[in-house]
Amino acid sequence: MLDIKFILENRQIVEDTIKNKKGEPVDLDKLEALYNERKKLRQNADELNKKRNDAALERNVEEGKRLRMGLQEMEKDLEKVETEFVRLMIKIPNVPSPDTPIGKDDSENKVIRQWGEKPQFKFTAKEHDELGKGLNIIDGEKAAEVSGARFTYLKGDLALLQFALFNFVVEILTNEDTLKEIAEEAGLNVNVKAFTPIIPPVMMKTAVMNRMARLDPVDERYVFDKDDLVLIGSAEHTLGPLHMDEKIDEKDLPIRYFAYTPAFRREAGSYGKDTKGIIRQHQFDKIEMETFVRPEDSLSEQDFMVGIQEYIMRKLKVPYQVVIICTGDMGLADYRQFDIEAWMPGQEKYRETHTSDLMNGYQARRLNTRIKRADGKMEPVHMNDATAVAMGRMLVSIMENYQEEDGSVKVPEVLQKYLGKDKIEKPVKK
RNA sequence: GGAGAGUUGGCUGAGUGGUCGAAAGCGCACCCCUGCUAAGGGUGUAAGCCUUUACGGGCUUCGAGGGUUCGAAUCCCUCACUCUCCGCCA
Repeated sequence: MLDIKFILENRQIVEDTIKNKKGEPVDLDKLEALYNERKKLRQNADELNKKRNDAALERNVEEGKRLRMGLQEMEKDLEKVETEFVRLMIKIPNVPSPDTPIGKDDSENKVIRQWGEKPQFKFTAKEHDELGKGLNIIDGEKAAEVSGARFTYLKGDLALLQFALFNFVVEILTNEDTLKEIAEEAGLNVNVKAFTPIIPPVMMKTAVMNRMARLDPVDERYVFDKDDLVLIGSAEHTLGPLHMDEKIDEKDLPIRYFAYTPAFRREAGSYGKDTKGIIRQHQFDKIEMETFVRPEDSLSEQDFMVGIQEYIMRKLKVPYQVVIICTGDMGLADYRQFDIEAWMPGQEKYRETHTSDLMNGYQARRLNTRIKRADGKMEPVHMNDATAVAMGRMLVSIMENYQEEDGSVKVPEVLQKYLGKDKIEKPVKK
């Protein structure tokens, strides 16, 4: 949610934002009218309350009785106006950063840099699902019988490869020397405080998901009506509210977390898209970063997180490109969004493996997570969230880039020590 | 799932119908005293909204919501959460 005062003072910017982000139209005149009406009703209610309090002090029974009736009416009106006001407020998207390209959909995202050499194979590169089937490390058929479409069993060495990725990434995020190296490489002068590892809940109250501005579209979420709970689509969803209704001392920032959880996605509306293998699953594991920073640090914080993502890709030697997401393709809550897309030789395409969302104070305003400045002033904290490693897609990119002609897959050098081998091969039958 | 006890300011914790946004202590801030340190004394110290150039004033908030009452932290109802014991369980 934006600040109402900002909205009223910057109506053109807000109108443009709604249009550019393809948001649902919001009648700003109506919003302003509701805001003023709410203010007026509150003032009237305050006055009545004052009179009632006086009457109570004087033990004026008759007067008090009369005033109570009037107040009840007024509070009903106030609630109606308040509800409608908030309903409109939460529809208004975050204003994008000046460097965000204006565009209608993902075709207008802009590649800002590329890294790595695409591997040249002397054979036709296979897609990961074919490699996985051949090596008997991905089983989608049994998973379909047990759980349905878009579920898989990852088996044997592929499961080990995931554990290796986990260890590799955790070591980066918890090591300040590595983080310092990353900041320096990216030319950033940021505090390199390490990330705190978290294992968060994967179910949460729908109301809190709503405060995170992540409930909609609700069709994308798995909802448990009986318990009023929803499954997270990302660890961000329960990391973000970790400080809701709190005041954070300025000197405690930045606060950096990462969490390892499954992410649950219904993939409503994506029928027929990426049906092969593990590119688009109802459930996949992910290490997610979430940070809380001062407003003046939030842009460089996002650059830092992208720097971490790129460092991971470079260490894994997977060719990638960094893309800045245009207005029409970015999230409602985003101020600025970058994706990292890995080169997938089997598909001959770059595919998204990482994303990085800078929300500024948009989420914090509804979560009521504030910074207490040294001078006592309060303001919403700025929040950044970014993928450290999305296991499924990272496994795909490794399999496709490291494949051999015989269908085996080499293990990236940095992961070999965790896996205890340098190649994933089909077991030889004895 | 059963039985019971709780939820009050940054923290601990008192408060069972009015004079309570709330004692006391801790913490924090400023001042005084002390050569430094330690100890001591004084003053101040919740948030949100509205109003005011400012000083100030008003309203709301004692887990959340509803109710009783002229008046609710205090009484009643519903819900959430925490703790203890029992049961079950990884």
